[in-house]
Amino acid sequence: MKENKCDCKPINQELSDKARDTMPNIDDILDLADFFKVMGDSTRLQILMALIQDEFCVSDFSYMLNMSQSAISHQLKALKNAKLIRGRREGRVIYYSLDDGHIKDILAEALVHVLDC
Amino acid sequence: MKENKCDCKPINQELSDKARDTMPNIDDILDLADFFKVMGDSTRLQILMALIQDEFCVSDFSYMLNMSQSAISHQLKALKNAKLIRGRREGRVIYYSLDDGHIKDILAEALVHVLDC
DNA sequence: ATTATACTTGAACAGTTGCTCATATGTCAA
DNA sequence: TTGACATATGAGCAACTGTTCAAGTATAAT
Repeated sequence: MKENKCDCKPINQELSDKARDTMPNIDDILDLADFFKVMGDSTRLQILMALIQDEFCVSDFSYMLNMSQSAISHQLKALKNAKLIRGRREGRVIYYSLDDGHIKDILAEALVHVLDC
Repeated sequence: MKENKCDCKPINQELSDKARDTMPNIDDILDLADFFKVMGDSTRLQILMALIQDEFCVSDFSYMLNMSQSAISHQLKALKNAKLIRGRREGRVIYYSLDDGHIKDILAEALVHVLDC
């Protein structure tokens, strides 16, 4: 019993079929959506922007963004889960840095897109 | 009365200050976050992926993604508000297309980032 | 005018998100 | 060991998101 949520006929079925088949597969699209979801928060973006310049620890971000240590820690965890940053312990302090060079490029290109609107 | 949510001392105050000052201004970061937020949904991503290839109307997407006309319409509105797509009426049908060449590049680069993880 | 088609819209509702608060863990220093 | 510091974690909650449902508008054909 295949469910059919589509309640209408396509105008151009042939092109629609072709587009569906040529599209990246759904798992990759879901991964991509997750990636953008992580970037879609101003706190996390600010953290990433800072990390383009240097490595920082939780207290630094807390000071820099004037937010609670806990809030920062939660967001760093999200970024870490998404494999966008990594942590390096040095005594009591954990220094975070970008995990990937791509991110810098994507941020730069997206910023250009947003700025010249 | 300036509120202070930061409950700790920064490890490297000088670098933190510098990073905060060098960062893109908060309004641009908020815009950027909104941009990524729009991209952070698989339905909208699928729509954009299809639009890389051709222009399509609501019924086409409804058929292509097996979703209700209403759900598609709501998402197209979100993409339109974000200025990522535009609509062109032709009789009863409204054909949607990408509003900007940047998006193609950003999608492509992000897809590469996600795929080679 | 009436009906059908293509699409839009607003309310409602479950699921998710990002913060706070309190508490826990890990490391160093005395 | 005890206390201080840096960070992590889980529960709770208000705010937000994406879908459905039940209307609505706009255009075309009869």
